[in-house]
Amino acid sequence: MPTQRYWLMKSEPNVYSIADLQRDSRTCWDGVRNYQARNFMRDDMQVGDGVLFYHSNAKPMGIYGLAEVVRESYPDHTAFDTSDPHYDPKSDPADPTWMMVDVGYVGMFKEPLPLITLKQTPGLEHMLVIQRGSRLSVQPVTPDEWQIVLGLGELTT
DNA sequence: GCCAACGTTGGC
DNA sequence: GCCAACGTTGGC
Repeated sequence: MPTQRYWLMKSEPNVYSIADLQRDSRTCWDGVRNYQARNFMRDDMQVGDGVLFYHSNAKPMGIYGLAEVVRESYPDHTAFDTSDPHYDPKSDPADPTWMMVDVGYVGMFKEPLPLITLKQTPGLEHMLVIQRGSRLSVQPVTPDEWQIVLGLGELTT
C-alpha cells in the first residue's frame, strides 16, 4: 500500500475554477509546461493523493477546496494540438515531453482560505505557496501542513 | 497595471 | 557552458 501524498495545485479561476471541477466531477490537469511540476505529476503522484485546490490571480487568492488524484500520469495531448494555447512543437507524440494526471472533486471550503491567512498560520511557514516568487504550479504539501490547512476551513460538497 | 522573481532560450 | 535577453507567473 503506497503512502498517500499531498499536493497543492494552482489554477486561475477564469481558466478553470473549483466550481468547474465540482460541475465536471473530474478533469485532466493539462497545460503544465514546467519540468519540476511535471516531474511531481509523472514521478510522484498516485491515485488517492490529496490535492489542495488553489486559485491564483483571484479575489481572494487562496485555497478554495480539495481534490484528489484519480488517474496517474499519462501524456498531455494538448501539447500536440496546434490550436491549443499550450501547444509545444518540441513534444514528440512518440516520446511526449508533457504529462498530466486526472483529478476528482472532493469538496469546497465554505469560505476560501486566503493566502494572507495561510501566511499568518503557525506551522505553514514553509509552504511553498506562501514564499515570495514561488511560481511552481504543482507543489508537494507535508502531512502536517495538510492537517493544519484542513483545520482552517469548513468543507462542503 | 506594475513589476519582481523566475525559467527558458539562444548567441557566443 | 555561460549568461544576457526575453517571456511568463502571479502577488501586490
